[in-house]
Amino acid sequence: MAGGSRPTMKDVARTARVSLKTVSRVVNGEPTVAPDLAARVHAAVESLHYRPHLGASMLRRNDRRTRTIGVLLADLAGPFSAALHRAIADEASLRDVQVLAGSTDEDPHRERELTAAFTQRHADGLIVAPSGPDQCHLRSLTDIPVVLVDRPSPGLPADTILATNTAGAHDAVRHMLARGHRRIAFLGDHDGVATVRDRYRGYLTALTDAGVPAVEPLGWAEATALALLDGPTPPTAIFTAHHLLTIDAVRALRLRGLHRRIALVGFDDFPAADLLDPGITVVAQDPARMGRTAARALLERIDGMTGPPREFWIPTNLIRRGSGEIPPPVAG
Amino acid sequence: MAGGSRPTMKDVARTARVSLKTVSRVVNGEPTVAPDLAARVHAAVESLHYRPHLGASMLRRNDRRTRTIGVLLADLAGPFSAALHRAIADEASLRDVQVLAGSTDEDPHRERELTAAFTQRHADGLIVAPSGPDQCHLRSLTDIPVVLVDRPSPGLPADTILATNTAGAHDAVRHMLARGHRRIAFLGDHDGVATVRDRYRGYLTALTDAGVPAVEPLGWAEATALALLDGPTPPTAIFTAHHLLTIDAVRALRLRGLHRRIALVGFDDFPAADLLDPGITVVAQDPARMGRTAARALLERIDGMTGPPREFWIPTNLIRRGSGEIPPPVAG
DNA sequence: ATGAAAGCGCTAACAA
DNA sequence: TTGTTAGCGCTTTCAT
Repeated sequence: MAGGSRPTMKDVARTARVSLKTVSRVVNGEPTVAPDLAARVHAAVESLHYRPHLGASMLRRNDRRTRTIGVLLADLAGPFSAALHRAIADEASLRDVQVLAGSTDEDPHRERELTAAFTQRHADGLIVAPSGPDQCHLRSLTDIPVVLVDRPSPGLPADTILATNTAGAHDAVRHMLARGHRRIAFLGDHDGVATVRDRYRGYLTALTDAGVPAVEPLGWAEATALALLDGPTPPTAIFTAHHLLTIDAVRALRLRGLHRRIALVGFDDFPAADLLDPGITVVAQDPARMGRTAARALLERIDGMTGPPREFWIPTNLIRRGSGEIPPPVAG
Repeated sequence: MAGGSRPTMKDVARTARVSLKTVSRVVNGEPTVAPDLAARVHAAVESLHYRPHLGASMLRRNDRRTRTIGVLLADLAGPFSAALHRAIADEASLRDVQVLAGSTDEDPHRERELTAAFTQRHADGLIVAPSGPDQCHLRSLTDIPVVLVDRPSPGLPADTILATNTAGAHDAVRHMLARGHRRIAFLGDHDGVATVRDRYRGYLTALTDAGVPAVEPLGWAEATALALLDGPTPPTAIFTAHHLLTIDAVRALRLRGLHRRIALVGFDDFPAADLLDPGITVVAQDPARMGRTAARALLERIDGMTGPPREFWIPTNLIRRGSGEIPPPVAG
């Protein structure tokens, strides 16, 4: 717990009886060092447990890299953000880049604070799932590249990694239309975040393409799902816009004993979705791939790649587990 | 994407027409600056978008703090590690400390690599869920404090945050004994990680206290749970040592149509455990509290607290949801 | 092939 | 109250 201060290159140089610069050369793998000197340096490094000081080195170095990036996600404890974060950290670590991460809780103020904290630590770049519509504080970050993930920020000229939200929702709804459903409800705040708006678009166009009317979309809570079921003309199928709503819908359906009667497809996979009875059919995203893609894009930009902002679309995948395959009641 | 280099204190000083040291004083909130000068400095800071360089400052400062800590967990994408990580990051962020994190995947070699990466970046301290029995590379870290979380590392003199694994398992088994069960199986590798061994201890002592024989403990896979159910004298109740095994057990019970006949209590809560039918009774840990405790302990040590290693025991909580309350078959 | 000197952005110690 | 100088650990540049 206590413990001495770390040895510096100077200490190594004294121990190895060479100049400080020679130690620097050896540590950085420059080839122009005589083998015997290099051996002495290595021995001194070992015996003193010397570790180079990345901060001091970056301060003087021409490229100015901390080999550290910042990641801002909605909730690091949630399954989606956690999978994203892990993939980013793994991909970065392969290139000896480490990750600072924080949860924004969809709070733009928190996003600013974390951006400032990471910037002060000279992160080489940022991966952000934007909260709210206004990312002007990111626009003022002109010295490091930013990559957006999960959500776009219109007007911000940054590489963006997105799931195919609209197409995924379209698939889900078409899946239920193909089973004969005509009263399909959308559960989600279609005025909210961009991802949900995109999913609502997919829902609407699927219905429009089939010439079927939309059931008036509804809000967030379990009570709302219940209200939907208890209404005058309940739907025969439900599409939920994200996994929390899916779970709410499952609860509501159970409560009314309708979980085997009304079809349900949810956006986002969630743990144990296959353990429920019936298994929950979902439009799964691929957060691991999104994270890898984001990390690669950012590292490319950090390495100096120029050119216009890129868009990476990560496909979603409809996983049939039972709940989405429930047919509508026979005509009546 | 492109973009100029960041302004330095020198630039601010020139713009505000004061000395560099005056800027330093204002930026660091030292009170001994005349209001008019301070105002000029603030204006210059704003107009240049100046942000202090924490790395350069730490290099010169006496306390030598990067206000950054490192966190090594098994799997940042898993629910337990993710909750732990989020709690640590939140607690640290309150004190303006940020978190570097990585997944070890239980691989001691990976643990070493990450330790080296964080050390080179001069993390002020480390929070580690140790992989494997040998943490000698942590012992050689004499210059920064280390806190262990989730798992102990005997012989390493570090603060340790642990769930009450033994007591929690004891509770779970006693819960089923009280319902009349006598053939209670333990599912888990009792030779494996320390946490599982502790849970096995709790299982055994609960049985011993009740004068009941243990069912021979079994290994990891779903196949094993099935083998248990298909054996000559299947148990009337199962205790699983962690959430992956719990899910395996649920699958196996479903497959044999026994999920309403055989009692099940699992260690670790997991998402949607309450949505299953029956709901799964679990011994829940409190990873958020473990994370907060770990962060606080580490920050105290970083702030210079001395004294012998501390142990923090975070209580577990038996959550009754149905599966654990299934009675044994009436005597026969 | 090796080393000496300067300086990255900042703060400590001291001076004015 | 303000400014000057030195130097944190390292890499650069330039000399040898």
